[in-house]
Amino acid sequence: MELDRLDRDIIGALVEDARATYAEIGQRVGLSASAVKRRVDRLRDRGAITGFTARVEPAALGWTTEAYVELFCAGKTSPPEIGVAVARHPEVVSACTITGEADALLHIRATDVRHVERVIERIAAEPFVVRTKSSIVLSRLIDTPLIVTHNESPFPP
Amino acid sequence: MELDRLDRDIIGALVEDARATYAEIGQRVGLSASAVKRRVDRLRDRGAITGFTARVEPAALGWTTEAYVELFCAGKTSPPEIGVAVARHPEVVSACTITGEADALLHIRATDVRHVERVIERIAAEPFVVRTKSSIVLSRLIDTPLIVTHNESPFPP
DNA sequence: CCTGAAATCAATCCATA
DNA sequence: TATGGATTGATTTCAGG
Repeated sequence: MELDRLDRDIIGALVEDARATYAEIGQRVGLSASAVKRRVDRLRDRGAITGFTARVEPAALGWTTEAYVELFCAGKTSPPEIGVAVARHPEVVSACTITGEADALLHIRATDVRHVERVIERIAAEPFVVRTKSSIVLSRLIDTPLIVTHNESPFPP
Repeated sequence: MELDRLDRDIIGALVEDARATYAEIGQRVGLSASAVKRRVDRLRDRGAITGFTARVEPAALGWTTEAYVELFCAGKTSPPEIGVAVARHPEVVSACTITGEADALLHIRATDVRHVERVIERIAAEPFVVRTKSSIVLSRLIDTPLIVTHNESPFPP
């Protein structure tokens, strides 16, 4: 997948404001509106852009508490097995397998600490889970969606 | 901040597709386009919706490697101090202070494992950092932006 | 909250480099 | 292969009820 400078600029504009008009984006990157639309369509077809979403303040929806949970799993539990299991818990907003002692790291959002506790209990009850180690988030310092361009990027400006 | 059922349905529609037209959203939630726009404007004014962004495949931009880094800090390091320090490293896409042994948990995105190593070295060189403990992500299982409504939500359907 | 009208935008086609 | 401009239908935006 090859993205040139214009593609990355367009992505940057859409990351900042996904509801910007094609004309606005075009003015910013130096392209006509139709050329921008063509490139956006192509970026979606190629999977570079997977969709457009609203950035929501979780607290506004009642999700005031978040936690990270390390999962220690039984002998040979496969990543997909962990994935399908944790996906059944809607409070799990992010999950991945990792190197180190733990097998997986989950990020969960809940309404309060009691809710966090219930979610951890439910997850710990999964047959392949040996034990869990949780950390509740005290304060969020940074929450950036993604860096599109910067100095160490593989596609420098 | 009070959000009624309509507000939450509108947010849900925008989280799924931030470029949906007001008419489409209105058809889905049972409102006219202009009524939807008025509510969206109000949701933005009140800070429930903080913006609209493109969902981007990090690998398409060259960010093929991610890692979680636990930070163990010196005696009385304040959360803001950690925040401003890690914010200087653009590879840190998320950071928070947490309960448990570690003081903070960072999520970093990098171009490759070598790049991860350099970032960790830079962060470990921050004066207040005593030691770090890193886990490289092997495979991502789940990456949901946020759950808008579900059974355990504080605003049940 | 809805309707309706004017301004703006999206989507497409075609000519061009 | 990619762009810019023009056209048409849809959408946004704001007035008034």
